[in-house]
Amino acid sequence: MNLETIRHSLSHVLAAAVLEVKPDTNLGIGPAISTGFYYDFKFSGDFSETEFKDIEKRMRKIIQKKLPFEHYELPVDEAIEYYKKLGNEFKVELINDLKNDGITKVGFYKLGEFVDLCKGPHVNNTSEIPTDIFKIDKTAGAYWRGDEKNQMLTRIYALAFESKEELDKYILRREEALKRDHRKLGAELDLFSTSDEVGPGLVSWHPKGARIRYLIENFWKKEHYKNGYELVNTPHIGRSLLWETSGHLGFYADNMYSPMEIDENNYYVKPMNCPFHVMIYKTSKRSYRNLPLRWAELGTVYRYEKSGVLHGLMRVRGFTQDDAHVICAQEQIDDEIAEVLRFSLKMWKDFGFKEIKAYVATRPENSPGDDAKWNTAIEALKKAVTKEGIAWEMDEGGGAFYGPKIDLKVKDALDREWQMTTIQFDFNLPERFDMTYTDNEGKEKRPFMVHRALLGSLERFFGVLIEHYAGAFPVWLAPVQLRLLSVTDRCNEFITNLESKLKENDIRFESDIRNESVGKKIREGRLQRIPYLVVIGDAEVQNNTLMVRNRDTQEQKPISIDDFINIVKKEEETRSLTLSV
RNA sequence: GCCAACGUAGCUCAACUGGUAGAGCAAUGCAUUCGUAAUGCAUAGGUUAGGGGUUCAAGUCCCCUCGUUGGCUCCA
Repeated sequence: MNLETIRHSLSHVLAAAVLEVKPDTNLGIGPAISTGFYYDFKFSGDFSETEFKDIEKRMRKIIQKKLPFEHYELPVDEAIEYYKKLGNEFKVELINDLKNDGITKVGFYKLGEFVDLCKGPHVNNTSEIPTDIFKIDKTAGAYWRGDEKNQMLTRIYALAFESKEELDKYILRREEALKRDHRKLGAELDLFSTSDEVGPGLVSWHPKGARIRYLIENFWKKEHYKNGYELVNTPHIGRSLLWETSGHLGFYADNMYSPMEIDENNYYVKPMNCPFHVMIYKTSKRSYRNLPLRWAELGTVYRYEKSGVLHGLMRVRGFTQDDAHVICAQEQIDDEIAEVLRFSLKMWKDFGFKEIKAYVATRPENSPGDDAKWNTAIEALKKAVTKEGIAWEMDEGGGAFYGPKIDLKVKDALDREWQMTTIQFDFNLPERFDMTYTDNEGKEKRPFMVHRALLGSLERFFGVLIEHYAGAFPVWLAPVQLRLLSVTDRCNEFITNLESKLKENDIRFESDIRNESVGKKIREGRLQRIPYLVVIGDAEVQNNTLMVRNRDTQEQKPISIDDFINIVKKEEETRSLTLSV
């Protein structure tokens, strides 16, 4: 039996069970989803999750009655009358929409006493549904028809899979994923924090987190210089004039922090870096000989995000974009887009990510600009994803009003997809700021501008990175590459000497010479996911060797100091993911 | 922003239907000098997120605010 059909049928069973308990509930819709199904309800009173057990029990009883799903049709007007009598405005609205589309008859399914508007399909009989493959999961508020102007219904989510084993497996996997949640690991590994006092969505990077960020930024900067970019730096605030010209005060004001008044001028904290880069462009008269220009900046921006959307490091109010703008002539856009995409994918690979999906977003409705420009740009984007041969799909109408884009998305530990890289054309700013260059015939032309954030933001990237590695960072990114563990005080002098040698070699280490057992030191070193734990006791001092324990293989073996340093250096250079000791 | 749940020591959690907050880990001190996931003893740590209310009495009940979480909407 088709799983989606079972899930959808279960949503009817859920609704039937809910109506048993709360007969004056109005029904919204109840589709199957990738992990089960949900149903939206408009309760007349309160609904509490403590009722889950009772409802689940009733669902099983309904299934055990071996009821058939009986299908029948009604003319639309009769159907509307039926729901008007029931006082269900939602179904009336749905049927009215169908009517307006020219549909004359609508389908119903009857399950025992329970009747629901539905096009199906369903199982023939509830006896086809095992009673142990589903579990009511959680409630959530959901706007009717997904529109925040509409009223909010109560959505009941449930899990449902082919078998009980599959269900249990999913629940287990979700619990496991929670263990590598970046918020949990961020606290355990002392990487970052937020606090009430500082404010929601504002992240403080602790020494170990900041060390990783430093490593990321250094790598990022070097790679940018290597790949034809120049780095720029711009201020955190700008006068209102800038944001009026850019248009942000018109179409983005809701997302900007309130201005501060300085010398009778309003200054805004920047929500984007673009206008500043444009201003740099405009400091000179530009020629086609200068193009393309590729300017990158780790630019910290602040955006007022709605309180309900904040989420760990993934969605914050202050963040650093790894931003860049490519300004080029039309004949250069194919090459430039292809190159930006290639560079992006290379960087993701360098950081150890393989599963990345691209979405090519095209022109939304009511966007200004001429068709030819849009189409040229969209073609360039499509060519680029095809050339790189990565998984991608179209996101029709999903572009910004000012230009089409490619987004690259990566999944987190809980299978949620996060938009990271964005490569977008901007037809708006070049117009607004009247950006020009002189072509080879001496004519003034408008350049193309491509905005690109490669990792997205350092905060979100860090969140995904933590979950990707479950906190066990590869040697080149580990804030602490090795920890020296003493067995007795007699080894302290040896350790002090060793420390100088490690320092000389720029190796990131810590020493644990506390008066604690070796077992305890190992335990703590493991919990901190340090790649190498180096135990030093009398034997090591005597032989002038190290006993090195590998985090990933959990093996340990003796090795000379110089050999070990060389291995760490090599792993760092090659950014290798498997430790070679 | 909306719907819902939650907020007790740095962390993880306890405190029966209202009766004056307790444990483990962490921290600090002392003893111990130890070989691969927790050595022992002791000390300190809290205006129970903040504010207001009900009550003889509030961590517990009610209201407001703040924050967190799960969703919804949004996310150039």
